[in-house]
Amino acid sequence: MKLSQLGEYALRALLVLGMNHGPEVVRIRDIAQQQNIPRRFLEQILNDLKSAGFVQSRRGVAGGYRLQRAPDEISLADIIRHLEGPLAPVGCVSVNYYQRCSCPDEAKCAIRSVMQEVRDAIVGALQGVTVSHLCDRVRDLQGPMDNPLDYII
Amino acid sequence: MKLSQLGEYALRALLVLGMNHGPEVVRIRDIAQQQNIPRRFLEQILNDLKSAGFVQSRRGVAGGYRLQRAPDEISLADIIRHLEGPLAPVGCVSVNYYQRCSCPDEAKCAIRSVMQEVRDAIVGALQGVTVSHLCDRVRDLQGPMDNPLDYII
DNA sequence: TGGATACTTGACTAATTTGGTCGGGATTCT
DNA sequence: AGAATCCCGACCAAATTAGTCAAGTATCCA
Repeated sequence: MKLSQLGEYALRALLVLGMNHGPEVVRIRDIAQQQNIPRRFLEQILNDLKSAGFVQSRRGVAGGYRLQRAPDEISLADIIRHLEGPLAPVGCVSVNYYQRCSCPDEAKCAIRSVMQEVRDAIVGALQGVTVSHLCDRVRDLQGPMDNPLDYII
Repeated sequence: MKLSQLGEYALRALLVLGMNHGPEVVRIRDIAQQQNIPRRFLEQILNDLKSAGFVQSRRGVAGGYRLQRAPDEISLADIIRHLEGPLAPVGCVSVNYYQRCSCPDEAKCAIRSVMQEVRDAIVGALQGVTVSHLCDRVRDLQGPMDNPLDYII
């Protein structure tokens, strides 16, 4: 699994929406500025995330985006699968995007069996992580720095 | 980490060389035929593996390739890193190919911390596996089928 | 010594993917 | 009505992927 710019931007955008989750909506422009993402490109990405059901939008002057489901119901594995395709390093071990490879005998392929384990490792590291968990991490990582005591030398 | 055709072919070729490891040399044509790899493409790949020090070659009529080091000294992680670049899904968590990303603050980036774990999972699944281990797996996978008892119903 | 065989090297290419930009339309709030 | 915002499809340049090809060099054998 290799995360493209598009995938990375999408995750960052979803994280912003997660941090600001509520009835209100966040503007593309704000997300783009805060996360340093090209605005027109982000439009495309959010549009894609919308048609995939991850976010919903509101048009017009007070328009913007918000998460469609609760942050703890959106798994990183699902997001990445939708944006980047298979998590597996080779198609022949992918569960959701299986594709036969050119090796003589898949069932006896030693490389495949190793890649199977790599896939499991990747999925294991991703499937339990939700946008909500991401938000927790943001707070964990930023919290200590916001504590004034940390600035005392 | 996503394995390209090139990477997959390379692993398959190295596996063949591992299975036939010894003082003698294996011809490109034989590897290509056995593994169903375009011959001219395989030439390029083996050449690359040669300049990287994974294999050595002999020219002329009895020419071919063999592993340069012992099969148990060639790790899949090293091969893949050489052929495909970083194992990590994003550059900012790669140890060997680090590259700064565009997020506002890397140290506080929640996505980065998740990707760190993904990277560790991938490396964990690959770094201990050598060509020698691959050969063992081939024998494990093929062995039982070669046992006539398995065909008794 | 002259083929025949095999690796070597570098150039070339077509198709696909990546990382965007752009114009204009549709919708909503004031 | 007008401004702000999302919506949608077209477009584009650069990089990557997956090869092909021609000509050269080394080696062995008869």
